[in-house]
Amino acid sequence: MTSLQNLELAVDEACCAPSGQAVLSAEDAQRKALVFKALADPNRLRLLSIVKGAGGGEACVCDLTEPLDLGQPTVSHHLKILVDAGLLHREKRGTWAYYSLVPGAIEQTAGLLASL
Amino acid sequence: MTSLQNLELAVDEACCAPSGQAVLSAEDAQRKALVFKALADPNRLRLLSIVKGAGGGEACVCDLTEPLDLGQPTVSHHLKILVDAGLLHREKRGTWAYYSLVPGAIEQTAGLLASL
DNA sequence: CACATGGATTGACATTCATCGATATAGTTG
DNA sequence: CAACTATATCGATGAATGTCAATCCATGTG
Repeated sequence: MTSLQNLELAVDEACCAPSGQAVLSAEDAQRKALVFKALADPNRLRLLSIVKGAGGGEACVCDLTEPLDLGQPTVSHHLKILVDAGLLHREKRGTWAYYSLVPGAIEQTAGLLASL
Repeated sequence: MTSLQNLELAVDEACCAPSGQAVLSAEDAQRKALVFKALADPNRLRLLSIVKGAGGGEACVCDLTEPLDLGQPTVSHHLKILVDAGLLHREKRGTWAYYSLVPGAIEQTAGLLASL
């Protein structure tokens, strides 16, 4: 991570410019692309799907490793990308880390498409 | 291109399974990821934006090379990815190739998010 | 405190990707 | 047909990405 240190909640930031009919600026395109990059991996899409359908709307890493058939470090890595993109929320309780959908983030991302 | 020879119109194919509450299958995730991969590049987002805002809803490569500050082969490459993803339509008239948004494709892609 | 466990981080490696220069193809025009 | 123009394709190259094994950190529990 070089110049893009702390770009959490990319979903929020990706819709700051007035938007509308003008051509997407390079900067706005960059921000929006970050969100879609997070969605551009089959395993990450499945992670979102599993978390969405999980009981209580949250799941811990141990629940996610097996269905994806991936190692724990890899799952942890994907989850971090989804958190950085503003799509997932992470809450640590005791030894476990619980991940849940950020409310409205999916809809907001869909909105990014409409405001192209 | 190896085993993924002819997967044009990925947007259409990416929503075939019944979908709903079940966890995304690996195959569905793969298909949906292809569409988001096409959107996961700032220059491709700008291409969509420019085509969307262009007069007559279409633009040729020569209109797109300059605003992106990219070489013609690179722009052509990006356009092909967007066409393969089912987001853009290509029509060749004379020497020029005119690109336009596939009607409903953007909305359909937004729908992919809702049906995660 | 020693140990076990859930999870994050690091480093390495192979694959994919964005970009470019060079070239090929296909219309257009003289 | 020759020259020109608009695009597409090819080959190479450097950067980004997905994955894993190993390790580290924190929180429990005996």
